[in-house]
Order: sequence, then C-alpha cells, then structure tokens
Amino acid sequence: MTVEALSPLTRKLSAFVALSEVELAGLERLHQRRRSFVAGRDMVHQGQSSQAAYILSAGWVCSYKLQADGTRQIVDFQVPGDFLGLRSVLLRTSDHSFEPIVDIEAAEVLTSDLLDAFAQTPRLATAILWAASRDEAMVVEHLVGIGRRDANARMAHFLLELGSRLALVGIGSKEGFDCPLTQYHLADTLGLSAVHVNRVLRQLRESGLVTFRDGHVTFHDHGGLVKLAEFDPAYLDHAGPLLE
Amino acid sequence: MTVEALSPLTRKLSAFVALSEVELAGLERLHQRRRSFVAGRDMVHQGQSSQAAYILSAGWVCSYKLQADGTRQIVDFQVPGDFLGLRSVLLRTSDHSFEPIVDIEAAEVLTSDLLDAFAQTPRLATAILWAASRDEAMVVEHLVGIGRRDANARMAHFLLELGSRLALVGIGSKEGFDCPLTQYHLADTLGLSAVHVNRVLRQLRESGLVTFRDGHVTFHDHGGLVKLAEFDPAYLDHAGPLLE
DNA sequence: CCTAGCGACTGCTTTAGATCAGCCCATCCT
DNA sequence: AGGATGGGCTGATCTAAAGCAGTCGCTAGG
Repeated sequence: MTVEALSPLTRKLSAFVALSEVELAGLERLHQRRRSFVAGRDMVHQGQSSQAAYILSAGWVCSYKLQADGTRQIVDFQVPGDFLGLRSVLLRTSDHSFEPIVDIEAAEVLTSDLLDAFAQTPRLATAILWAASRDEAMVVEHLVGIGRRDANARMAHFLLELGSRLALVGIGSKEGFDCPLTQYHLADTLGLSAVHVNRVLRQLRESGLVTFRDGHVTFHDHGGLVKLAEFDPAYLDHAGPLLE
Repeated sequence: MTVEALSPLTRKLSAFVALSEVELAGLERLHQRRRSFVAGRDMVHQGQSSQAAYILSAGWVCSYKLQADGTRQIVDFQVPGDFLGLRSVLLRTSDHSFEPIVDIEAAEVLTSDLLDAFAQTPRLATAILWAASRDEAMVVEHLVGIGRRDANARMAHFLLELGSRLALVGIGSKEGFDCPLTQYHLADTLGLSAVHVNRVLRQLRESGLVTFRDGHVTFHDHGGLVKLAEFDPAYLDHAGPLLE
C-alpha cells in the first residue's frame, strides 16, 4: 500500500509507531461506519450524552464551548486524521459541541469497537492513546498561548501549529496550506475580537511573515514566524517511530 | 473499610464507579512505591523524558509551562487523589514541569504497573481513563476561562472548581477550604499580574462573596459566586454513584 | 538585634485590545 | 434588479488590566 492510499489517521499514527499488517487492518476496521455531515450543523451539542466518537477522514471540524453570555470559545480544530469526541466516550455528557466547518466525511466509532480493537491489538491502543495525549498537549499549549502570548504571537503560533499538523497528514507544508476558517473562527479560537484579528493579520502580512487570504495561508518567512511565536513543536511529538 | 481510611484516589474514583474488592486491591497495589518531595523543588522539568507517573496522596503540586520570556503559565494544580504526569508516559518528553507547593507524599507508578493493572482489571482502567478525561475537561474549562471570562469571574470560577475538587476527596466543603497558594500562583494560573490578583481578591471580599486570607478560602456567598462565575460543574462529572 | 526576603497591598500611568460605527465587495435569494 | 447576508476591512474611542514604584508586616538567618 502506498503512503497516499492510507487513511490520514494511519499516516498520523505511523509517525509514532511502525504498525504491523494486523494493526493496520485493525485500524482500517475502525473506519467501516462511514458518515457525512454538512457544514454548519452541529454534530454533537454540549450537554448531550454521546455514545460514539468519530475519526475525521476529510474536512475540518471545530470543537467549542458556548458561554452563557453568548460568546463561544473554540477549543480545538479537527483536521483529517483526528479523533472527535474520544473523551466524551467516558464522561457522561459531552462537555462541548462539534461543528463541521465544511462538509465532512467521518467514520463513526462505537465504544465497543474501540474496546475490541484495544483488546486485540494493544500497540494500537497505545498509539491511539498517544494521539489523545498529543491532542491534550495541544489544548495545554493553546492555554499557554491565550494566557501568556500577545495577539500577534498567538496568531503566529496558531498558524504554525496548524501547518505542522496538516503537514503530518500530507495536506500542507512549510510553504502554506488551504484553510477554510473565517476571521470569526480565528477570533473565537484566540480569544480576540474579529476586528482585532483583522488588524493582527494585516500586521503579519505587512511585516512579510505570513498571508492569510482567500482561504489560503502562505508562509513567507517561516523562520521569522517561529521566532515571533516562540514556537517549539516538541509538544507535537513528531520525533518519529518510537516503538519499532 | 470506612470512607476515611480510603486513599484519596480511591475516594475520587468511587464517585465514578462502584469498585469491587479486587479492583480496590489493584488500586491499592498502585500505591506501593511511596515517595516524598520537598516544596519548591521541581519533580519533573519540562523537556525531560519521564518514565513514571505519580499518584498524589498528600499535599499540593502545580504543573506549569515556562515561556521563553520567563513568565510561566500554570496549567493545573494537583490535589490529593490526582494523577501527575499520566500523559507524559506516552509522549516522549514531558511538556511541562511539576513543582510541589508544599512538602508532598506521592506514589510512583511505573508504566508497566499501570499496564498490568489495566490488563487485570479493565473496569479500573476505565475509571482511571475517566479521571484522565476529567482532568482534560478541566484544562479545557480553564482555557475557556482565560479566553472569555473577565478577571473577577475567572477567579471566582477557579476557587469554585478547587472547592469542588477538594470536597470530592473530603478536604473541603461549600464553606471553604485550606489553600497553600500565594497570589503569585493565582496570577500565573489565571493569566493576570499578581497586582491585579490582589485587587480582584479585594473586590470579591468587599462584595461579600469569598475571602482568601492566611491560607484559607472562605465562601461567604457560594450561590452568588456561582452566578458571577457562571459555574456549571457538569464538566467535573460528579453525577455518579457516590460510594454506594 | 538588624537585615534580607517574601508575600500582601496600594496609587499612578500606560497600553493592548475591545467596542462602536461604519464601508466595500461578493454571493445568494425572490 | 434590488435587497439581504456574510466576510473582510478601517478609524475613533474606551477600558480592563499591565507595569512601575513603593509601603507594610512577618519570618528566618547571621
């Protein structure tokens, strides 16, 4: 099987462990129950008790929490290869909502499927828990960003992280990537107003670091951006297969 | 065994599932390797590759990330019954540091111990993953707080969450709790300056909601505080069988 | 006993980012 | 064709919280 033919999740996990044929088969089996969702309509509402998780195979999703005052905080984005709602399998109610940003393709994974896969292929379990740990590390990094970085650094860091995540599943590079997010999405993610997001993007553009326009992010000066954001990708743990 | 004699972790997990004798025994076995650490000296440094996790049995610890500019963001506190570094068992390097705030007692848990316990008592595995999910939900809530709440609401929310967590392991209540944190800890947690923390505490005190003084938090108006913070404890998932 | 150091606390000044109030340009709808 | 809608963009004003500079009180150490 060529690299291109693999599911994005498989590509991602392969960056962590070299998976055997049996494990690859187990992973593909998790992709059986295919589902589509349309952009804009929530897949899961916060407060709803959810029975299943999903593996995103195409498109973008955001997970967010709604505040009583109507504002929302986007907690994370899911791109192809990411799990969706893995955590809410164990907590009784989903503590946030999921909204597809574009039309998406996902595989539904029942709790029982997951537990079966875990029992049969322990190394696969480890790999999936690695992915969950990495997602959590990203949330933590995001927290640090909002708490301690100024608006420009926050934006720079966010774009770099996204670029790095997308590169791992083969739909982006150090040059840039396609990105369906609006400035409102960025605002809700970074804890800024949409107006300010606009200004920040202008500043980054005018200082020749990065352009975000017409659904495409272009890194003009990747190194400069890394410096501005103090971006250290260690938390993404892309160091390459550990268990071989 | 009476409730008081249980380890704090056991008490906490019992809020989620009623554990059998065998499972309780497995849990106690995880507590064999006892360790002590003194206040102020980091247990784990960020960047260090760590082999073990810990279960905190007495004292307080904070986990934080250091920024290049010298500021630090405290990500979470660990109180008795909490795991410490569970995530870094799977990621190659610890992405944050752990500092005991007071002298502490903890049980060291090797990766292999944990995997053995998981294999032997699957329900225990589920319970521990529940605890991990809950920790992650707290980080997410914390993220929302920093991104979307003003300083007063942030402080109120933080104190309520801590109170709720401590009550679960029996060392706090709706009336208040003992708390060894300084205003600097609060500042680094909430993304505020220490100066502003002081003002915020004064405001909360003067409006008769809560007092934080001499290492003790006293809730004067728990309901009012909940309203100010828009505190919805659902994400702490305490719904379940409280020791039946 | 004196001093060093930490934590709590305060007033004054500055600034990052919010809020308000708009405009422009597509696309979509009827 | 004529609105409505959504996203991007801008200038002017306002404000929450930072930063600075310093006091006070307690504890520990020489």
